[in-house]
Amino acid sequence: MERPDETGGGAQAPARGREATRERILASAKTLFTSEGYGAVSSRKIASHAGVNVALINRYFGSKAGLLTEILRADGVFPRLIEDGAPEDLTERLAEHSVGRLHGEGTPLQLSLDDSAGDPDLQTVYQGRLKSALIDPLAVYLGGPDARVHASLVAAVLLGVGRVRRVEGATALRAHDREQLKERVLALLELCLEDFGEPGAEGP
Amino acid sequence: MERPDETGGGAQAPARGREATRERILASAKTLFTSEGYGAVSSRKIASHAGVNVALINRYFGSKAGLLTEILRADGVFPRLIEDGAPEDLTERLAEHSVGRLHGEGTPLQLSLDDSAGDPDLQTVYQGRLKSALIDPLAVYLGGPDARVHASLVAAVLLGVGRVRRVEGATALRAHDREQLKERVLALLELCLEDFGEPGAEGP
DNA sequence: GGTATATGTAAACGCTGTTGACCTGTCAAA
DNA sequence: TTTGACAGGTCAACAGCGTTTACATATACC
Repeated sequence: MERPDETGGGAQAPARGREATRERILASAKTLFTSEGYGAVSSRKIASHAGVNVALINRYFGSKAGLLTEILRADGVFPRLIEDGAPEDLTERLAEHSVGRLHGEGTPLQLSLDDSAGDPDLQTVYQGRLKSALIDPLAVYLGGPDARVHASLVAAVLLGVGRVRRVEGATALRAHDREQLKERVLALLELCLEDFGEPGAEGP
Repeated sequence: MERPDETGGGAQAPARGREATRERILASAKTLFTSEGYGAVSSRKIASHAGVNVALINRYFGSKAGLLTEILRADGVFPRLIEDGAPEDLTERLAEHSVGRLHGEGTPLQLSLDDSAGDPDLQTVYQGRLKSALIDPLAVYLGGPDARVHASLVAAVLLGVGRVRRVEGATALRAHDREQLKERVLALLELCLEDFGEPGAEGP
């Protein structure tokens, strides 16, 4: 439908209920997702917490997954690790981020959603954002013919570390010397970025 | 208790009995999971396909996830890549397997379940088997004080490649020269296994 | 035969995300 | 003022899920 924002002559107080309700749903969902994860929080629970009717979630966000998408967009779970910072420090930043996550660093929402990472909704949303927030910009940043391959490999290492953290609690990784581990991840990332086509250039 | 089925007589009856029922459920579930994935197949659908009451799934397998676990145990989705083969070829085998999966190699059930990898049930089951079929034996195989760290890193690379394949279809990875990609994955795995130096004494 | 015990059945339970029909209050036009 | 449109909100229901409970039936042993 048409946005009712322009009813009559420049009424700047349109649909006060709409925005307020949206915000309340968003706030409640974020709170609950943070404290309980995604799958464990039902639509009715969010609505109840927000003091709002269940149907309004679907009215305003289309679906529960749509609500999650909106939260992630606003919250920026995926930090702009690529664009923000000096180019030569890119792998350094990524490695630090990756190892940091091993040690439980990140926003509460990030950490909570990590535990829900198996949920199909979350998976779908994450996949979209991973591609648009990590692989794609990284490929653009790297440039060159094999940029997407390099970017995919980097993403693989980062995702893999994250996954192992969830699979086995990463007890071994977390117990290891942090700086040493970071150096190793950094080396892996840089190996991912090495040019192809140099025969015999593989590691000594 | 046991009832001989092979009594020669016409056995066109729906084959009641514990073992027969179990087998029919397993066969139907495997067929359906293979063709439609895990999440898309409901308990009732399996039961209907097997010509069996829904409750029997829970009676014999505890839950839908239990049924999946049983199928995976029987089917061996996780190949014995570690134990089977020469020790010095381990990383080679793992790299080949990883790149092979990129190119759609694997059993139909494997490929189908890959698409359902987001499901919480599958995640849980996979995690258990990943630890017991990859990380743990690899750590044992490697030995040494940092064995679990090395094993976790190897698992991270392997899982990461698999994940990227699902996230973005791995179009870039699949389009790249297969042998070259395999060499790179191999190099990554071997880097994962390289000894750490003394903590804090990281050299250039 | 009688009876304990497997095995199979039917119907519900509680839950999920989602939807359609129905109010309600506001506001512009007549 | 009356009217009517309509965004915003409510309510109950829908169809599906995995699972469980109470019951019926077939089998095996004493």
